[in-house]
Amino acid sequence: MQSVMTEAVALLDEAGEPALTFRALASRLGTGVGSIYWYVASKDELLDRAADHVMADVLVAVEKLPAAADPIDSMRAIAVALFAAVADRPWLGAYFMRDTGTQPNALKVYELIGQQVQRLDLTRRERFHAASAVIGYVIGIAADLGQQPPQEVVDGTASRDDVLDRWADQWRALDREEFPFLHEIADEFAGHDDAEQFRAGLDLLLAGLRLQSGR
Amino acid sequence: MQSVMTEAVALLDEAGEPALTFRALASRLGTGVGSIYWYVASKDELLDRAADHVMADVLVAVEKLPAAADPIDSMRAIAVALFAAVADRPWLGAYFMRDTGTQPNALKVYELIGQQVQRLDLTRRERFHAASAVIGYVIGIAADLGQQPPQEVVDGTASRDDVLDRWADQWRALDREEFPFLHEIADEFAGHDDAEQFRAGLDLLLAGLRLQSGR
DNA sequence: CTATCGTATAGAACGTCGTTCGATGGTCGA
DNA sequence: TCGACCATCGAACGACGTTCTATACGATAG
Repeated sequence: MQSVMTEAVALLDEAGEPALTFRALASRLGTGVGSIYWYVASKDELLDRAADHVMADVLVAVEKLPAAADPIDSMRAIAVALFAAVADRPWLGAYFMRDTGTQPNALKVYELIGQQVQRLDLTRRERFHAASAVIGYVIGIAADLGQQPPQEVVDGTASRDDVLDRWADQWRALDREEFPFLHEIADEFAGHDDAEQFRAGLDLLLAGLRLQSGR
Repeated sequence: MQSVMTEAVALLDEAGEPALTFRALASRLGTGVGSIYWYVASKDELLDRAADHVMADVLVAVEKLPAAADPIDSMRAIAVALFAAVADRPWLGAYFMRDTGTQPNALKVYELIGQQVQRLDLTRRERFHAASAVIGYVIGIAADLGQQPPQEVVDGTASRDDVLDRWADQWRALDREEFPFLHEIADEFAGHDDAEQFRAGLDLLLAGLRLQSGR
C-alpha cells in the first residue's frame, strides 16, 4: 500500500524515528499491527522504504536542476539540493547512510554525482574517490546536523539559537589557555547557519577537486 | 565503577550497539540490572560515557603525534588517526556524532584540529568553517563506514570482500546506458580500501583549504 | 552499643517495542 | 459450492529500558 509509506514518512517528519512504531503506524492507518507486516518484512525494511520513498522526490528535484556547463558547478548544485532535503528531514540523514548501495534512489543520486565526475579529466580511481568523497561529505554533514534535536527544541521550550548559545557559553567557560580555538569560534558558532557552513566545506572539497582535475 | 565502562566497551566491540543491553552488561559484571543505574542515569548516558571512555585513549594517541611544521600536515595526521580509531571500532562513529559539543574528549579533538586551523592565514569565519568541514568529513565518512556490517560478515559466513563483490555485481547488472558511472567504478569498488578512500577525499579537502589559505 | 545516614547492590515488576501466529474474511475461477 | 489465494486483524511472546522497593555494609554520632 502506498499510503503505508506516506504515513510512515509523516510520523518520521513529526517526531523522528522514535515516533515510528508499528502500533502508531497501524492506528494512523486505521488497521491492525499485523497488516503492516504484509507489506513490509521488518522495521528495517520499513525505514529503508520510507527513506527511499522521499528520496524519489529528492531525485526528481535534483534531476530537474539546470545542467551547468561546468561539471563541478553541477556537482555543487546536486550536493546543495541533497543537503537541503536532509536539512528539513533530519531523520533522512541517518537512513541515507544505511545501505546506500541497496536503496535504489540513493544509488541514482550516487550515479548522478558520478556522471559529473566522469566529465573531469581524472583516472578511474580518482573518479571513484572524488565521487565517494563528495557523497560522503554530504551525507556525513547532513547526518551530523540531523542529530535528533534536543527535546527542548521539539517542545518549543527553547529555540535552536538558545541551544547554540548555551553550547557557546559552555565553551567560553572553558580554560582559555587550553581551549583557545573554542573560545575564538564561540561567537561564530552561536549564530551560525548550517547551510552556509555546509556550503563552505563543500567549496573547499570542490576546490581541491578542481585543482586535481587541472580545472 | 571503572569496570562498568570497560565492560560496556567490550560488549560494543564484540557485536555493536545491539549487544549492549543492561541485562547483558549486568550478567557480564556479575551484578544486577539495577546496580548499573547507580552509576549511569540512562542508556544514552551509558553510550555517551562509553564513547568518551575510548575517546580518551584516542586523544592520547593523537596528542603524542609528532607536531608537523605545516599545520595542514598536522591536521591530516590527526584526521587519519581519528579515522583509524573509528575504523576498528565502528560503533564509535555513530556516537561520536551525538553531542560532539558535550562529550569532553570529543571536544578536545575539535580543539586540536582547530588549533592547527588557527595557524593558517584565514578569517575567523573561514577558520570556523574549515575546522567544521574537516571534523564533519572525518566523522561522516567514519560513521558511514561504521554502518553495522551485514550479519554474514559478523558470522564469518562471508568476508568483507565477498559483500563488496556482491554489491559490485549488482551494479554491473544495472542498465549500462542509465548507470555508466556505476559500471565504470564497479571494479574499483570491489577491492577498495576504506582507509585509502578516506585519505583521498581528505586530501582533496585539505588541498582546497591550502588553496584558500594561500599556502 | 546502637541508631542513623549515605553508599551500594539486587531483582521483581511495568510498560513499550518488534515480531510471530493462527483465525477470519473476502474474491474469484472451477 | 468449493477450495485457493489475497488481505486483515489482534492476542501473545520475548526482549528491552526503566522504576521501585528491599536489603546490606560502613562510618559516624549520640
